[in-house]
Amino acid sequence: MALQKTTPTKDKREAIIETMLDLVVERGFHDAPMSLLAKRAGASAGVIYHYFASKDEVIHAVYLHVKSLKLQSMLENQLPNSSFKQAYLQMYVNAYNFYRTHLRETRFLDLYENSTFCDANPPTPAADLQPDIAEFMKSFRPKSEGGVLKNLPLPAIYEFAFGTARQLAKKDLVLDSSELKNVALASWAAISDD
Amino acid sequence: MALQKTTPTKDKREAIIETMLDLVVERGFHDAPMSLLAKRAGASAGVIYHYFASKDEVIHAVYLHVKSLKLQSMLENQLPNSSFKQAYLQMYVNAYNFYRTHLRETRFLDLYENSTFCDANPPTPAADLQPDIAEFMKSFRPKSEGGVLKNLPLPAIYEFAFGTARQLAKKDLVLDSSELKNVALASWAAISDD
Amino acid sequence: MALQKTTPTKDKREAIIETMLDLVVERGFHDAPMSLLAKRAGASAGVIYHYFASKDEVIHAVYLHVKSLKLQSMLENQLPNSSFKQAYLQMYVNAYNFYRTHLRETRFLDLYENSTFCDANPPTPAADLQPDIAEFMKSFRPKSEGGVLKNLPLPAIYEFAFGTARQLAKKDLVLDSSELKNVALASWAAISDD
Amino acid sequence: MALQKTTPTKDKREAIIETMLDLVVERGFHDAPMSLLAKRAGASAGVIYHYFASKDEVIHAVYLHVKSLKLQSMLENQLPNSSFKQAYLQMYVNAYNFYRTHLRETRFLDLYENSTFCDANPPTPAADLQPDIAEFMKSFRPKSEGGVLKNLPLPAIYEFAFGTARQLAKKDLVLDSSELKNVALASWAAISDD
DNA sequence: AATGAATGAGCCTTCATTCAT
DNA sequence: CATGAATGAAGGCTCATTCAT
Repeated sequence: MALQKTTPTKDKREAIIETMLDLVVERGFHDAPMSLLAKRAGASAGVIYHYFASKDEVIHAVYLHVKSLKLQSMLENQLPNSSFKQAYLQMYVNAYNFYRTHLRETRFLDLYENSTFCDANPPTPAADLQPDIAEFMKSFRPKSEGGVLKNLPLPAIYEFAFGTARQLAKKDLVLDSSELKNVALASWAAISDD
Repeated sequence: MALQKTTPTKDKREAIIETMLDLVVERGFHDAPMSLLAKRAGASAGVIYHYFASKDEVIHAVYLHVKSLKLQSMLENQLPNSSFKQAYLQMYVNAYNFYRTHLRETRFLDLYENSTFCDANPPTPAADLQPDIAEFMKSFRPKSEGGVLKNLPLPAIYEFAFGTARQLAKKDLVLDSSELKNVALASWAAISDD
Repeated sequence: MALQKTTPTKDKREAIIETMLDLVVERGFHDAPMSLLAKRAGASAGVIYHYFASKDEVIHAVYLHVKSLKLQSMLENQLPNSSFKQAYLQMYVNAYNFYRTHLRETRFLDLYENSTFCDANPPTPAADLQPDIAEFMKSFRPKSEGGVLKNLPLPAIYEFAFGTARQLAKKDLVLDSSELKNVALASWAAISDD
Repeated sequence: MALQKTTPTKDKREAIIETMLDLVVERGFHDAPMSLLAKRAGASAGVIYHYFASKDEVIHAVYLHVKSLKLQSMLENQLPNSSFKQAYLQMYVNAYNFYRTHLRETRFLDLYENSTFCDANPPTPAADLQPDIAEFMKSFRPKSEGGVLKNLPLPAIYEFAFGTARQLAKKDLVLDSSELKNVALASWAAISDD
């Protein structure tokens, strides 16, 4: 009996986050009223403020939730002894697939990062990363900084890499795995001499 | 006499557009009230509705204005008999420079394109372009479609091309012309086999 | 025609102030909702914010209004060449009468001065006074400070003087002019040796 | 055993009362939410309603608490065979000292008595007093009513007496014992011919 | 007794838009 | 063309109170 309930409190908190995600994606931040959030999440207008201090906090919580989901996806399917290039290509594919299969979340990220919400806390790329890929990140730099990539500014490298994966995933077309592999290789061609 | 006429009316219309651009960039769409727009544009709340049917229309007009500015910039400094690669690299540089020197406008584009405003009229790449570069565009395609580029999906090509120019221009770092050239070449490496 | 209208705008502003005075006195600051203020003042909820920045500002305006009324009353019926004592007694009577006939305003003052509203701007007695009575005020001090009154702390003098007039005016009983004169004399006995 | 019992329950009740006193003084009646009261009193939002029927009841209880404290103070330091004047002056000093050393409580009284809370039950002066001073009160009246004081309306007498003590105690200045004695004498001059 | 999540009415304020002048 | 007072629906948020546990 006791087992069955995953903490009713956590459930409500998550329902609110999940509902806000939907709402924001469907209608934008400013057309996502707390009243509607409440109704759709099956809560009263008041309780939300039991879990979150303000609308902004709810939105921030959605962001944290999405970011964590994303990070998790990025690290999937890595073979233990793969080369750096292999690891990179796999990660590119992961990124694309995550964005592709989480259009709601991706759309939210776009909205959030283009809003005035996160002007204070810019998502440091490094902060996004877990120890697991610390080693990967060491190589993921221009040669001039001890990495293995072309001597391009780091932001440029990021852009040719995961930036393009994200932009592409949002397009209407769906890449099959062969096309995706080509795109990943094109991205590799942009950032690496090998 | 007739010449002189254009001014007062056009000026006010333009003042409104320009002011809305500022406002939106500074504060976001939903913190850009018509009342403030009026005050800053030196107009009354009422007159704005003589020039535009609604707030949305003002914003749409800003978008058109910015898009036209951008297109103009893209075509600069093209030498008459340059190779396709040369033309491409120049255009990449143009794009970067436009975004770089029009951060306000670029920010507006980001906001606009990420808003629920233009969900109906997605900016078709082709629609952006003027006859001048019709010929350029013929080559700017995968070989499989009669162009000269890698066999990648067109949106992917766009993304590796101008998409990256735009993303990079928004970063804090400013590329000097040598770095920029390298980046343009990296982009070329992504999309072309040559 | 034009003569008849005392500026419709001023009228509405004043209607709002007057209505807020009523409301606050009847129900207290926190049971005087803007919605009710609007309804009773014959305005929409929105316009009030055309005239005042916030509820607090409305209340502040009421205070200024009341303070000005009060000052005016204090200076009435002063004979040109009366002695200081005569002037004082008249002023005491004026104060009593003002408070007595402006119970609404007096009640408002009590509420306002006991609220957290004016914690910042404590009504300096001196600031309340106009040049007219500058000379009177010179004498209205303890001898030790160049005045003609007992050597009591100034606030004590104020309290025995106008403080008591105000407190008394709020009581249920109404003093007739002979009783009032006695009270004024009692107050004089408290502050003066003559 | 029975003795020990009083503690836990009474303590919580008192903690609530004491905390509400603080809260109201710090923030006013309407910025003293039950939720905050609960937190600061170390109770849950719910239990408060086991001890009090409503927020208003809590506030009423605070008032009763403060009034009882005050009465106790008023009667201190009375010498057995002192004259009426001596007794009066001592009481004046007591009053001043109570208010002076209980600014929190005094502030609460001001707020309470100026609120819409107690419009029904105005604190009858007589009701404030205990048998101990019944005799004192017999003399504390105008001659015309069998007392020993000036023929002034009773409320006027009260006002010149303890009213001024209270007002003065709230001022920033602190009277030393000699100044305080002078003030008490000034008050005596206002109400007595002797 | 005690907890604290839940309710929901109501508050202050904003703002796109209209319209008499 | 221009003004700016006026509207009124909505929005975010608070808080006294209740009630299942």
